[in-house]
Amino acid sequence: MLDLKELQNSFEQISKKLQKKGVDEKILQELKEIFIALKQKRASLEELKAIQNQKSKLFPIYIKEKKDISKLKDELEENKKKIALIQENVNEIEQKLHNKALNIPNIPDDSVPDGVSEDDNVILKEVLKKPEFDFIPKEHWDLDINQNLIDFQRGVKLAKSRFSVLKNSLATLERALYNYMIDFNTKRGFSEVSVPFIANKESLFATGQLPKFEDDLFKIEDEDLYLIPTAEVPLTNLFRDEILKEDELPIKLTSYTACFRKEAGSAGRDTRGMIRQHQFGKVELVAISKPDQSEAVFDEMVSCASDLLTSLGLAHRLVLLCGGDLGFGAAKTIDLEVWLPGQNRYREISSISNTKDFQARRAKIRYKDGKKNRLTHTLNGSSLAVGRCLIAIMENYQKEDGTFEIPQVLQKYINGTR
RNA sequence: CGGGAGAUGGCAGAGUGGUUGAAUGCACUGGUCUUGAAAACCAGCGAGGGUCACACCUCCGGGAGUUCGAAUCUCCCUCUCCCGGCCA
Repeated sequence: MLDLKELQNSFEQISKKLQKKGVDEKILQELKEIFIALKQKRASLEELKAIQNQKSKLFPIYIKEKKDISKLKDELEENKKKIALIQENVNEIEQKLHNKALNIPNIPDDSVPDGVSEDDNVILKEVLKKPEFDFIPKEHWDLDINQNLIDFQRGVKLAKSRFSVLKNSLATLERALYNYMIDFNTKRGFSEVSVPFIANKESLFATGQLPKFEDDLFKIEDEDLYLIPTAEVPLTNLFRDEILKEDELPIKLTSYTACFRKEAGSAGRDTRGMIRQHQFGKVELVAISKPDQSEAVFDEMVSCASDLLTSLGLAHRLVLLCGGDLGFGAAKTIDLEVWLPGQNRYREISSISNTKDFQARRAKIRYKDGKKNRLTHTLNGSSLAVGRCLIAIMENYQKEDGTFEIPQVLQKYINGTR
């Protein structure tokens, strides 16, 4: 969430930065005015409350001294009514302000390039050479020659479209990837955690999926619970409402979870194959850091994910997202795009974001900085989306006969299968 | 899912209407003492808002209510623990 005090004090700068994300200045102006009005209203409310508190304390004294309390009582009853009236007004304004503020995206970092769409993103670096083929490489669904690896039909039968079933060696490979990735991350100092795949609404508010993106989530009927769209939600919320010790930061975590997304608004996109599913496995990285650490931790996370791809022998590139393509909660994001020879293009396989104090403010994640409690920074990034990684391996390691190899590093994870 | 008990500061644990944001113990931080450490002693030590700084306001699981005044009384909700049922 936006720091409203900051908005009041440095309106020009913040407003200018948020233009990058396409936020209308009028909304910010309104927000600022409501905030100032609220502060004034609150001040007068508190004054009346102070009177009420002070004079209430006179009762026991009056009674002891056998003085008449009826006049005092009348006075305070009157004052009480005034308080109730203003209180109601204050609550109303607070609610209004809060609702509006929750819908304002994070302020982009200064390093974020201007731009409105993914076409304006900046390619930072390409890693590894794209593989060359002396035949026309196929897309992943055409590589399942005997139909014994991916079962799309039965995935639909079990749930609905955009669900699939993995079988045989591909199922094994998926499991191998989870293990390999987590081991890889652990060696880089990320501690492994296993968390619920269901989260309550407080958690989803804290990381910013709610209230704005409810339509993208699978909600559990009659409960305030949702299937998680990413492990970022449970991992970050681990520390919600907590005050951490300075010397335990940065906290770096990795976890495998299934992720569930409605993909509302993606109708017609990637309908074929496993690129865009309602459920997919992902190994996630999350870090909680002090503000002055987050830049370095961010770089660490980017190299962790990139090195992981490199270790799998997958050509990829690092893309710095422009303001218009930046997610709601992110101050800065680097996407990793893997080369898919069958599609003949790069596709996003990982996305690493620094949300700075945006989530921390919503989630009240603080640390004790000497005497003061300060907000932490939070960062998240896919180590890799496992489903897309499977596709990448299939397509990049394919042979002319439609079979494909398994990267060296995964051999020991597949128990000699194949 | 049925029956019972409970929810107070980092933890433990007092407090049942009145100057209580909260005793006490532990933990923690600073100091004295010590060659150093421990012990002992002294001091500090919840959170959010507000202010240049004070003042002041809010918070004793969450919400609503009674009252001049609520951690304490009433109602609703949630969660935890124990007993039973069911079940990975």
